[in-house]
Amino acid sequence: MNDSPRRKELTRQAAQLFVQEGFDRTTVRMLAEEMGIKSGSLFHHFRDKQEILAAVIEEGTRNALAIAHAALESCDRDSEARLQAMARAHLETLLTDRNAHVVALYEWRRLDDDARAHLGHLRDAYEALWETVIDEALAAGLIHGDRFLVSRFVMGALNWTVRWYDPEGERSPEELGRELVAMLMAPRG
Amino acid sequence: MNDSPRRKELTRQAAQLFVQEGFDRTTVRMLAEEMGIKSGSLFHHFRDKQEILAAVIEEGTRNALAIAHAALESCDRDSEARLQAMARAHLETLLTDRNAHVVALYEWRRLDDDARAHLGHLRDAYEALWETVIDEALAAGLIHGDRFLVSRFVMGALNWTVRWYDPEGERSPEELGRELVAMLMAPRG
DNA sequence: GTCTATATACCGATAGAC
DNA sequence: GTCTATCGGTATATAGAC
Repeated sequence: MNDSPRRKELTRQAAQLFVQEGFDRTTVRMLAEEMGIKSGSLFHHFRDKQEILAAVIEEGTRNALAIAHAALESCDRDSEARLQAMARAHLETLLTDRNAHVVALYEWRRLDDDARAHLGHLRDAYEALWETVIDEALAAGLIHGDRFLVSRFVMGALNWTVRWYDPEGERSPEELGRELVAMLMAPRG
Repeated sequence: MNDSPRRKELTRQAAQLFVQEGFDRTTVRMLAEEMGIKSGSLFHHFRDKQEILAAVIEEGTRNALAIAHAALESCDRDSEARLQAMARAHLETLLTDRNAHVVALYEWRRLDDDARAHLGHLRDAYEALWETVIDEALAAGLIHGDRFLVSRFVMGALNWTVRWYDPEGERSPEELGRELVAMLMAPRG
């Protein structure tokens, strides 16, 4: 529809509800209340509920991509540091804000065909970034295994943290990232 | 309500729909049609929609527990074989039948408080079984890392396969299990 | 840009005949 | 155990005043 600052703020609030309740159980009335408006007013900003989901997922994936890029640029060049930077960035987008990136990962199937086609390249870009860092680690002998499967297993281990991580607990997202990389590395290099 | 063979068959059919559509998007009318009856008749077998979900999840978790136990009893005693047996059993319940175990993992949050309390011990038993096998592998020096985190990461990597695995593809659940264990092991022991 | 009011459809669940 | 018929509630979305 557009991308006004207002719409962006509404998208941010929608993301929070989608994470808490899931997309299907979140009603437009709940969304409107969270936004401080009536449900009828919501459709001035979004064509329908589907478009809200697409906006949240686009925002979540773009943000994750930007944060991952920034993390890679500001860390050491060795493949262990880069792998940890990616894991840490990924976990922070998932666990610290509990924001749109969670929705992008867990509600992707709810997108209609048009939205999936439109957002597919963004998702692919993020996964491609992961695969380059995995490739570097494989080439350096830091980790080992099949390139495709290692990528999927690593992302699965990270994505599933949403289900069990306790923000009130003692472990930080950064610590989780370090532990995951350590788990994959040979004990003495 | 009861556990007649009829109800068990209906539960099996419900599981398939819950995996395909998700619990929230599956209507009682869809369930009834899949079962070959009218929607009103469904409530002769289940008190409400929640009870169908609870039945599916109980079935899925019991089945996974039974298959895991059987796999452990019929494999070699070394910790690598046992870890692979667990991974293979887990993946087969998730990927081969696409059945109730997927629902147990992905729709757990939709259970009401009573059902969660009732089924929690089953889920705990299954996770405890995983942790004993992980503990053995840690003690044997096969893998390394924090016991709690390794368990969560491994189960996350396995559970996420549901999202990307292609049953028509060339990789079997068994191969995935072998590759996951290989990824975690030190290259030269 | 937000409101009130409402259209239209479908949801889960029940009642009672057979 | 399954059927028909339907209740009461709530869902997404629209129309038009302000």
